[in-house]
Amino acid sequence: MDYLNLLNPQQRQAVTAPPGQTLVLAGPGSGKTRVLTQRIAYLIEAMGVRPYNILAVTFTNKAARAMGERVDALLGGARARGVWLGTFHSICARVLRTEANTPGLLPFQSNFVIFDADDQQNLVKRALRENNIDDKINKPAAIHARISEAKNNLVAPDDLPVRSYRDEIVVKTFKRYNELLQQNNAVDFDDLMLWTVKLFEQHPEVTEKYARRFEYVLVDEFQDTNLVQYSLLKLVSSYHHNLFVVGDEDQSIYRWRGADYRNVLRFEQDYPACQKILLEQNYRSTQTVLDAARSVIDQNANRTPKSLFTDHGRGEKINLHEAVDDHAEASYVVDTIQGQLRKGKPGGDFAVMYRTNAQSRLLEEAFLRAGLPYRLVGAQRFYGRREVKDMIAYLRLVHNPDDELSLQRIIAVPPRKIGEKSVTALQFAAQKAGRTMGSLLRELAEKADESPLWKELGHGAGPIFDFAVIFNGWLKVKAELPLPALFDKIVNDIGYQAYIDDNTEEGKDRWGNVDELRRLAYEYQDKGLVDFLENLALVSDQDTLPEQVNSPTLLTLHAAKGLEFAQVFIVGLDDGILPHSRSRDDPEEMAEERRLFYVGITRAKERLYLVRAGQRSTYGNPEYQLASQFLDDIPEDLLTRSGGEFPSGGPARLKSWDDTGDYSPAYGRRSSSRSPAQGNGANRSSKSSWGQTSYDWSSPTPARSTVSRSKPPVPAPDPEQKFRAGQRVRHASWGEGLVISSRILDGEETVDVAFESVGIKRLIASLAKLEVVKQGL
DNA sequence: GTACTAAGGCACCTC
DNA sequence: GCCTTAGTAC
Ligand SMILES: Nc1ncnc2c1ncn2[C@@H]1O[C@H](COP(=O)(O)OP(=O)(O)OP(=O)(O)O)[C@@H](O)[C@H]1O
Repeated sequence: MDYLNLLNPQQRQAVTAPPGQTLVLAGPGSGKTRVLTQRIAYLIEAMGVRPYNILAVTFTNKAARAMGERVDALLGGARARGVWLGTFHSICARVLRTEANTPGLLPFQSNFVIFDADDQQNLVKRALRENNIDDKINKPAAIHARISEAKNNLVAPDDLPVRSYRDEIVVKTFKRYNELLQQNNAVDFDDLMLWTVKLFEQHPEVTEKYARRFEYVLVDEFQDTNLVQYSLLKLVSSYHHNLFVVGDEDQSIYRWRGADYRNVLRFEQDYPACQKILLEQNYRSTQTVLDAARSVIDQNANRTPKSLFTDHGRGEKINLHEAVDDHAEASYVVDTIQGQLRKGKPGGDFAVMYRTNAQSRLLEEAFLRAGLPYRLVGAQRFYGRREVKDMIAYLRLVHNPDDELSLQRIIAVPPRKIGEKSVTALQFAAQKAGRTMGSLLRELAEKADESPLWKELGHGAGPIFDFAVIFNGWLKVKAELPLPALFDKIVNDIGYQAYIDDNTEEGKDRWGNVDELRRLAYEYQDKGLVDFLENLALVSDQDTLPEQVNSPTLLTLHAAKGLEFAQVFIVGLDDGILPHSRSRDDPEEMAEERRLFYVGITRAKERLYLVRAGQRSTYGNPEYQLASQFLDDIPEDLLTRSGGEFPSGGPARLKSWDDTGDYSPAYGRRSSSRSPAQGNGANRSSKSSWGQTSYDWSSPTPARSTVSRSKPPVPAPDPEQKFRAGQRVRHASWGEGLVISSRILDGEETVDVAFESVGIKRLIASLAKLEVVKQGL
């Protein structure tokens, strides 16, 4: 149990806590995630718990993967296999897939699809239109938010309070929306958890099956769980009652989607016997960063004050830079990073964080102009592309022919002489028959003009029949064909390449994206279509962050949760951006804005740069900006100021920028808005799993694209690493072996070695006592 | 039925 | 400055 030596006494107490309920409450960088990981290792090794009996919930799929690898590394070997490890969504999807096989338990079949955000919105729109409600006045997004909120709080449509006409609309739409989901054999994100909870509540025997199995349940980022998730945890631990949760109320940043940090209080109330453990040493940041963080968060009321110390020393002061406008802000960031790179800092050290995605544009442009590679967190970049969504719709339709939304999306793509009229006719026929369009198409394909549908469709019958035949063909082969082959068959049958690749730059990009999706499908050929589609639906932005790219990272503050970087820039520290203008009137939301800032600050290990702009353009016209009020809370002695001119001695609050009236931007506004690198996902990016778009350009020249895609950038060796691929090493008990790879995982060098005696093992360098025998290549 | 263009709406964070 | 939608010409 050497690995326990990697912990401080408080952490060790948590890791080795006796069965029962444990609540680890601690500030950022105190090793909560590390504790959770080691707890799993400890349970397996010291307590003899079978991996099969452990359930661990993480915030992202990526975190789950990392945790599994890490446990393997701690224990040496694939020992974590069998642990149920995943996000709430993926765990629930798995439960539902299994249980939907038992007839009568759930209102959908086991091959249900998960509707993504777009689909959900579409469905709301449809529900609105069916009820003759104007979707211009009643925004689908707003209605959907209400529906989602209700689902996250276990509130059924009929239990919603109806105080206004608008409430009535919500209830009506809510009901229809649910019906539509059912008709499509689909669920939305919230349903995954909601149906699991309902299933458990209504069928104690099912609950018992899982609750008996999960002897130990562990949860990371507990402060951002919502009510449904909390209920789920209680249910799933209702047999053994061993619940281990870690979190930090001050880092709760998802209130707006139902998360409730008061679950921490609830936990203490529901389990009065729980052991509460506080971790106080921060291993991430300098004292200066911690002091700034603390001065910001201390302004929030109703929180448990947590002390946090570090032995990293004071470190550098925080740079507070005031740029003249948003362009200058971006250049400041890029210039500063370039300066640090010249000093030999690796690109991967840097992160630039912002409140809203829209802020990334100018930053990207600045990086491109400087010829600096960067990686951008955001799945939309790839999965949101039309050609990718189209292909996914095809796959989804083949998987679940009742998925009407997907059918509608692709029935006329590429154009096949099926127009609006024909689609309406088909839809009408389906409605009349009480069946889905998909099932009608299958019948049409079999019976051709003998099907009653043929006549009903009139002129449109021919083209629809042609499509039905192709479609039916896929359904017939989908069981035998491996996923990539199915993918290719669809692409060929519909002539997709000819449709999207018109030999222009954009066309090639589009085709590149399809190709990329195909590559992902290839990775899933063993697991199959179901798993593939499920993962497509549940990939989070953070999951798309490629690990092996040594470039600065651009990401939202939300996406930064749980991560850490040596040097962090937080841009847009202006009033109305952070805190966001929409939070201004609500104290709870303002408190969350503050937490968001706090999360951002505490991602920094060594240096922190806070940046704002005196003027920025929202959409076209520039506006003067006031400094964020949060800046006022950081003591002056922690700061080094640069840039803008401040009223003498005063805090960073500028009333106006009258001296900048004649400012002319150094770069000028470019006439063509579309930089060559924008709007093309695959082409000049290197990707690995899950459309990890890295945008790792060494130059903005499009010609380099293909090169960089086929050859992922080689990670620069980290100075801390002792081992390199190719070295021969000796282990005390396993003898000699060859280093396959080495990387830093959770702050520890983790080495994969192929031993002659025992095969490939993953080891932690500081524990394994490896000796280098020969330097190798 | 399709393909192109203009205009208006719109940007907070996300599974 | 980007995307969706409506309108129009072929
Ligand atoms: N006992 C320890 N010794 C050395 N390093 C540690 C120790 N515990 C944690 N660390 C390191 O500190 C950093 C933060 O750890 P971790 O991510 O687990 O913290 P956390 O509490 O989950 O942070 P956050 O709440 O900000 O997400 C990591 O780099 C981790 O490797």
